[in-house]
Formats: sequence, C-alpha cells, structure tokens
Amino acid sequence: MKVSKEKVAQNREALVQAAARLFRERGIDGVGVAEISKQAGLTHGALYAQFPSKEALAAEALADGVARANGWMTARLEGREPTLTDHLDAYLSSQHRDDLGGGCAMAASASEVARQPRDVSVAFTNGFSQLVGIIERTLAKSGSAAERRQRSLAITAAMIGGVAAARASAKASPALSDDILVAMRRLLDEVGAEAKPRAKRARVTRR
Amino acid sequence: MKVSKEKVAQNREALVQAAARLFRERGIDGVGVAEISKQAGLTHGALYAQFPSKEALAAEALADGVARANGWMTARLEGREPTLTDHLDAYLSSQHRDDLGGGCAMAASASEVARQPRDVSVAFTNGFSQLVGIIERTLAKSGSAAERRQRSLAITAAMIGGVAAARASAKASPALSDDILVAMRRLLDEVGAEAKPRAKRARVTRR
DNA sequence: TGTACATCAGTGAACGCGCGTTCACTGATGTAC
DNA sequence: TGTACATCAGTGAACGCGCGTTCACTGATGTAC
Repeated sequence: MKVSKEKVAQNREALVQAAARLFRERGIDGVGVAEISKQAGLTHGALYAQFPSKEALAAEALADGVARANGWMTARLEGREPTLTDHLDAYLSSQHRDDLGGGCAMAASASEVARQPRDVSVAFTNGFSQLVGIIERTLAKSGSAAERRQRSLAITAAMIGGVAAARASAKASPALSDDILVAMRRLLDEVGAEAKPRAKRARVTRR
Repeated sequence: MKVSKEKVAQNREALVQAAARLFRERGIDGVGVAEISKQAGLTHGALYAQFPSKEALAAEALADGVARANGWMTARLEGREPTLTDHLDAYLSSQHRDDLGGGCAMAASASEVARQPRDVSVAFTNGFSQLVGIIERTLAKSGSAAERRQRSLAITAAMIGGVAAARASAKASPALSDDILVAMRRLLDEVGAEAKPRAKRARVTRR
C-alpha cells in the first residue's frame, strides 16, 4: 500500500541506520539485504523501492556512519573548545575499540573500502576530510597552513590505524591491543604538542 | 589418485599463495573456495583434503602473507643496516598502495580481521609484532626499552593506517591519497629522528 | 629386489542454503476536479 | 468540502546463482613382506 511521505522518510532512515550498524559490525559482504530490512522493520522489497542496489545503500550508510561519528567527536564537549588530547582520548579509547557497531565507520571499514566501488570511496573521503578539519582546529597556529593540514592528515590516518590494529589484535592479545591504543595516544599527543610554538614539550604522563 | 609427498606440499603451498593473494585483493568474504582452488590448479575437493575449512585456510594465508611482506621489508636492502626512513619510503609508497594483491596483508585486511575468528587474529598479531620488531631495530637506543617498544607499536599501527586510508580514498581522490602517504612518511620520520639523543631535529625535506 | 596391497590426495557430482534482485500485486495516500 | 482515481511504497513469492561443505570413488604412491 502507499504510505505517507513522513513514513517513507522514516523508513529510509531506518534502513540506513540498520545498514550502517550491521556493515560496521560484520562488513558489507557479511550482511544480507534480508537482515537489514528486517532490522528496519520492513521486507527486502521495500529496500529496493528506496535504493537501486545494496551497493547504493552501502555508500549512503557509510556516509551517514562517518558523519555521525564525526558529529559525536565535536558535540561531546559542548561549550569548551576541544583539544587534540580530548579527541585522542575519545577515539583511541578501549570503549571505542570494543564498540564496533557504534563507533567510527572509517576505523571499522578502512581496508574494505579499498575494494568497493567509487561512490563508497567518495563517502569515506568526505568523512576523512571532515575529521582532518576537526583535528586541524586543535593544532596551534604555528607553521604554514599547508604544514598544519599535512600534520592533521597524518594524525587522522594514524588514529584510524590505531583503532583498526587494536581491534585486529584484540581477540589474540588483549594486552597488545591495549598497548597499541596507549602508544598511539601518547605518540600523537607529543606530535600535537610539538606543533605549539617554542613551548617546551612536556613529558607526557597520561597512562 | 594418491600423490607424492613432494607434490602434496607443492599443492598446499599453491593453495595458500592463491588464497593469500585473492583475500588481499577482494577480502575473505569476497572470494570463494572454487576460485582459490582453480587458481592453484586444483579442484575445491583438494582444498578440503588439506584444510578443514575456508576459515582455517584464511588463517594460514594471512600468516603467510604477513611473514612474506615483513621478509620483503628486511631483505630488500641486504648488506646495509636499514633505517626507519628506508622502511617508511617502502611501506608508505604509492607502489605499495596500488599493489593490493602483492602488498602487506595487514594493511589489506586490518579492519576485516576484527570480525574474523581468533586464529585469524593470532596470525595478524604475530605479523604485527614482527613488524614492530623490525621498526624498533631502526630506532636509536635512547630512552628505556619500554619507551622504544611503545614508540614502535605506534609507528607500526600508523604505517598500516596510512596505507589503508590512502587506499580507501584512492578511487575518490588520488590527490588526497598521495597527500596521506606523504604526510604520514614525514610525520613518522620526524618521530623517529626525535628518538635520537639530543640531535637537533633536522627540518625534513623529503618530498 | 620384486610383488601385493593399504593408503589417502585429489576428482567431480551433489547437498542445502542464503544471496541480490525482480515482479505482479495491494491499498492507503495525495491529487485533480 | 466531497468524490474519483492515479500514484507508488511496501509485500511476499519466485528467479537464478554461487556459496561452503560432503562424499563415493579413483589410482598412483609408498609400505610390508
């Protein structure tokens, strides 16, 4: 039966949300359209009324998942200006590592995206650039803009790599997994502090 | 028919090699046992004479792929002692990024391994620890052993993240992808130089 | 060394299953008059 | 405002297909005598 415009929008949103979470948890190839539709309270036919293919849904789900994670990074500390350390503590936390379904879509899917079609890569790239901007805003305004961007690019990719490596080693060695998170937090903290003009780099004592 | 011991070992090796390459190129869920067997010059039944399941083959293929990549990192410069810069230039190169099938299995599969069973995670962890050791050997002997290990852990995860992020963005924005590699190479180079005792950190001019 | 035979890697047909996608149909919505 | 009807999101059966795995069988290898 036909359905109100409002309901249509709700259903589409439910499909995207369900897909985003399931793709993060089990990978794009690891979940079927039947399960996504079911979790959104619909049948698979409804999915094809909204999206031309599973791949199109994947692109939209990744875009949504990435925007949501980035929004959380910035909204979390409303009021005060977030520092790089704030972002590192949140992103490179064991909570984030252990929350595959609820966490950043880039960390959950980085190596998979390389094998997906262009539009999925576009969604990744947009989210990545956005996170680079968030990191860049926390760096002191020393050096040229190009240097700051370059540094932010590397820090962002390192954050993603830190979470991905911590997750990949978690089942085999929880201790190594924790160590990776701690080591990456400390390294990037130093790197960020370094960007500050002439400030004597403090010995980082964070656990 | 029965087959000589030598031939059995050859066939097993061919299966592992074919699986390792295909898994890197298309993901574990993206390739079937039929194609792996065919590429090894066998039928899928032969695969099950050697391995109890596709998953067991995946674990062995990852272990092999990781060991091979690490071997290449060290063997490449036989004779002289490799520096951190040598490793960074090789690992964070556009050639490595563009050679999904032939490159490092950890960069190709990092985010996928998180969803695989324990034995796959074990293979990742072994390879990761090995690469950490390779990196650690290039760092100056300043600071405590624990500090050097921590730094190597972070550098290794960052290298993997750099290649994974560069690959994920390559289809959408080749320029961004290149920038990520350059930025990560420069950042980690600085980080490595820093570890040297009291040496004034040189401005890094590598392209 | 020569012969008889047990072993077992490899073959290829077959298994049930879930995949992504299509399609005839339904019926409440939203529009035209 | 009330009525007639076109629209189209959603349903659920059906499609062909390739998946991972099993199994009866083959026949050269390697062993026991």
